[in-house]
Amino acid sequence: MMRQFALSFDPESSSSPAGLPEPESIVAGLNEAQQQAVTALEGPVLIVAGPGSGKTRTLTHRIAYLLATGRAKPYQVLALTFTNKAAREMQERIRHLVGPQAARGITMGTFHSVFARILRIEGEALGYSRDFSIYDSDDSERILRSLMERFRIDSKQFSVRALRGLISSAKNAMVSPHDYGRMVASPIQEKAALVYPAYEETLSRSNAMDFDDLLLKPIALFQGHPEVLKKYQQKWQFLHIDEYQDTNHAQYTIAKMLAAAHRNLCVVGDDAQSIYAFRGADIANILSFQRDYKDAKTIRLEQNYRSTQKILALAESIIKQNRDQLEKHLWTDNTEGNFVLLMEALSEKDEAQKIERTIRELQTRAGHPYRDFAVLYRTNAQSRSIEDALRRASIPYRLIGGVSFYSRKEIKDALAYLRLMVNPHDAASLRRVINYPTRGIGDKTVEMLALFARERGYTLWQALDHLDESELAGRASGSVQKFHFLINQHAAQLATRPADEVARDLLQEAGLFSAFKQEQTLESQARWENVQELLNALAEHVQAAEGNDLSTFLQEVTLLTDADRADDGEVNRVTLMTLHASKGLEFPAVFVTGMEEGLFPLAKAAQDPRELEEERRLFYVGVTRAQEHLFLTHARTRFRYGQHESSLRSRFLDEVDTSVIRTESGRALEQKSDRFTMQPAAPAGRTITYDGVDPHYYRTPVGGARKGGSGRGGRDDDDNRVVYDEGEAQIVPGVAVEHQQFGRGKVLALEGRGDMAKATVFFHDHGQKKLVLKFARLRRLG
DNA sequence: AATAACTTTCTTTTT
DNA sequence: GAAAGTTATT
Repeated sequence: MMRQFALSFDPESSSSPAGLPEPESIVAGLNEAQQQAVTALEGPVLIVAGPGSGKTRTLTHRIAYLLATGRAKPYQVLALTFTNKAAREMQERIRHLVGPQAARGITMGTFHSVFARILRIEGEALGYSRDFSIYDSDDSERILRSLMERFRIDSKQFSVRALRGLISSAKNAMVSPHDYGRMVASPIQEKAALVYPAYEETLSRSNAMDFDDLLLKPIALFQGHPEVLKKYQQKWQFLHIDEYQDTNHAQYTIAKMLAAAHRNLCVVGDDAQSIYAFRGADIANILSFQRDYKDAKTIRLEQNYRSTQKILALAESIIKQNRDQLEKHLWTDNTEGNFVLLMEALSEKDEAQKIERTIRELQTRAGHPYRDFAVLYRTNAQSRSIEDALRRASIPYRLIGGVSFYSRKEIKDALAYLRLMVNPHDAASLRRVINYPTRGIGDKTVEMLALFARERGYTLWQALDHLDESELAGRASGSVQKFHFLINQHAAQLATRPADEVARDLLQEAGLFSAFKQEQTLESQARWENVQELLNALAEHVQAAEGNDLSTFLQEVTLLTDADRADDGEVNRVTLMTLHASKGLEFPAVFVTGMEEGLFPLAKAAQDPRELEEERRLFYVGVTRAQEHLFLTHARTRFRYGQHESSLRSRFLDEVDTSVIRTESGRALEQKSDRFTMQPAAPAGRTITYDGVDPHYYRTPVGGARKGGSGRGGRDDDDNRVVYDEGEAQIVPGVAVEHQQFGRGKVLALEGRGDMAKATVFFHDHGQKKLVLKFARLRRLG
């Protein structure tokens, strides 16, 4: 469980400089560039660092150096990291470097967790009480779903997720609901514009903030209350931001505001490792740092301490394919190392088996313990086959990500109950549990309550408070009253009894536990245990420190990720995780799996040059996790979408330096570089044209013409070769087509089956369109 | 209102 | 193949 770091303003709470280590001891053992970065104490500093160059280490030592020289008191230091785990490790190391006393009081954590704490203290200025709920995307979608119903928006036509995405991007770009209304350019944006103001209204009435708000509200606070900004500018004299390439616009703005007075801002990042654009991360933040801060000192950390020469050579050749980069020349003193091994498998099962065998071999022959291995994949769904193989071979593994602990249904249900006690106006939580376990309060009743609340200007909870004034009567009314009392009664007890006991009682009386018991399955048993674990964590939290209560627990828990939770780093197991989750980690042996077109890069990403570059950076990140052994794997067929689909190896394998790669037979890799030609300098946002693309490259079956496995002497492989229906005149991705109205264009992708089959076509004169094949009457050219 | 049985859609990646 | 949404049944 995350510790709550004290947020101290008091200089006296920091220790005296006595007992501090010699500053020299802190830079000892660092290379020249690192020393430069550590000792450049004031003014804006940009550290451009390659993978494995010790960037986090450098940042850590810099903070230690600030403390050891007496230049900074701990409470004046702010360090923002990408995960809470990274913050914890950094805290650990600083403590080790300067001693626990001297390290006490540093503010450290992710942007989200640090500013959630600030909002607890300062949020009242914006109309929030300190017990505000933090909504994850699940909660946001719950709110949006009910709003879509209210505005009669067809959820089939416009998905909740898409709407949330639009609203989230709007918030990230700091576009207000009012302004958004004027910028509408498509039907779905129109719906988003309709819902956006109501969504914001619901959130603020619920005394709740979503993830975006945790960054936006501080900005609003600083803008509206200059004295508060000044207070924090004075407090945090030294700002540090790790993984700067993954900051979004709001984070950039916060940093700029806080650093405006003293300009002691030190950021570390690697533009080549920017992999979170989909979440609003803006690579421009790091690219333009020197422009924003004219006097910025730029320091490059180019020596790699992690990987062998061959692995690094492969990494370099990957990233060379991308444009727009800060110049870096990576090099290493490490040995040349082994060849990178490319393994081809028949299926995802076969792939998993090869991985499993390789692990066993390296373990027995080279004595690598299990913890030395990491298996990386593009999508969480891929973990399954690998898990199966490892389990069969009795190889212990730990899975990071996937369905994380705190996003499990039973945990979210339990959390919703607990949230209602501290923040009853939280509408998402109320809706979540008002009828779970079922107690006779159906959708109709809830909607009636919502309507009543809106008419009176009440929150949903206030509607329960004034139930007698509503039209609701009879059995439904009785159930609602009982629920209302249940929450109130327990909330009142929070003042006098330990929170974990009250929580346990509430869940018991709400019938959550008996719901599990009734099921009598292994799964329901596991769910029960999970909730117990949550309650234990709560008990631990409450006992850990003064000021820790249910409300702080709930806020912190929402911001935890799976990686933060796993404290079993010492356990000897193989690690399974997505490429994204692997950022910042290193392993002696790494498998980058699923190197197939359509999966890595994903089919969608392959259509947009910017997304394709991000996928390539992701490949780069994966490859640079490896210290000694690197394996790339791909499968010829993969079970996806409930069916076997055949796939071709990733284009990434055809654009890299093959001199460091060997296949299983020990031969060099034969490249087919002509499979894809694309304009090397496609301007951002424009669609790539695939001239000379092999029309059979994608083999998504269309037209429902999938033949059975038997008969006609067809091999397994042939089954999935049906790429078009006779009637559709060979419409496959890559071919040029003509449309009566739109003229000439190129097919980018196909989806759907039979009459529902649709093609995404890029028309030269009309841009990208999605057409139903049945009606489009596309004519194939050439 | 609640359950069971059916159908549809869908998968990126996550603070 | 799973999750979410829909329909039918009590």
